[in-house]
Amino acid sequence: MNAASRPPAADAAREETIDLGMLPALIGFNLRSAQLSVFQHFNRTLGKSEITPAQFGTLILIEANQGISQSAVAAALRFDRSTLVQIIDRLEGRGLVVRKASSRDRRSHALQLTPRGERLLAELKQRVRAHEDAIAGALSEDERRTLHDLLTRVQSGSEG
Amino acid sequence: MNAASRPPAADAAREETIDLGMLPALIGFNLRSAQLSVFQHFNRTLGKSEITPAQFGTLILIEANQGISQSAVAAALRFDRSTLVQIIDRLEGRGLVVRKASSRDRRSHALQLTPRGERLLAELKQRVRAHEDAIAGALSEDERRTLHDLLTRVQSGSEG
DNA sequence: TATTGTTATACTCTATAACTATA
DNA sequence: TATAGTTATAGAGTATAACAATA
Repeated sequence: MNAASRPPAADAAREETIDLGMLPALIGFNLRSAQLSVFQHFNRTLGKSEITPAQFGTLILIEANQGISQSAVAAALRFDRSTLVQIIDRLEGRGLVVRKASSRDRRSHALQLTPRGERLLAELKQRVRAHEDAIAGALSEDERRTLHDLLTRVQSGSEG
Repeated sequence: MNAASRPPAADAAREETIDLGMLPALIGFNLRSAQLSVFQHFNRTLGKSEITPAQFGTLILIEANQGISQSAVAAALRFDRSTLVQIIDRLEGRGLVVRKASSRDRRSHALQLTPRGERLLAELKQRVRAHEDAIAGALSEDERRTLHDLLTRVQSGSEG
């Protein structure tokens, strides 16, 4: 027996090929892997704009629902209300969003984009589309729909 | 015009139906939603065992690769080495894992499950399978494979 | 009584940088 | 010089609990 056919290692400290066991079969593991990759790509693509996915989602919701309340954004994005306070604090601090008085409920704030927020969001949407095309570039339109459908159904299964 | 056909609200503070804009079309958004649901379901199913997904993955890797090093686990799960230190600290503190001396590299630790760790992992695997069946229950075998394939390809697209 | 936004606080997850002991 | 593990530390993200104002 020569060096090229040495016996299995006594331990796996130097193994190049690691056995992942049941992990690759788990949806949770694959979701985490994919999300990690996608999130990192998002940061590479939009990092210069100093925007996080949560902030981007918030801007999108405010644009599509002028005067929406913080609680409504929180519910839609599945954040706690207290988390939204901080997200809005940052966006308002950067002059992208304003808290206006609500016309019908004096407890709540009506959120609006500033002109600057609108301009930035227009740019961000383009970059996000480029990011999206990059990560889904290898998928056909049909496959994208399938992925969307399967993810939605996994979600339903997690709630029931 | 009666109350049932009132005009659009001046702001969206009370709208029940929120417009999510481009978000539902984004893979990143759907990944985050699905992962959030799946992670919460994991916690409901395995919370009693006081185990996190990261800890579970670590146990699986140690079982499948006796004597694996911390760096190898970190690389496989895409954690920093310093993060693995803390994960192993907790698992060792609970008597589930031991750091043994490596037989061939005195810098590294050969990780092993304790008998107690092996017993717990056997239970955990069953609970994780139940969790997996619950969240993927609505998916056929074919669809599970498709989801796995699509997530893998999204990942590839995020790296290139 | 319930809800909106807020504050204070804390916990988890994760990484960076610098260190040590080995290689 | 480079790598394995460790430590100290810090940042991001998130939640819980309690509060004032308002519904």
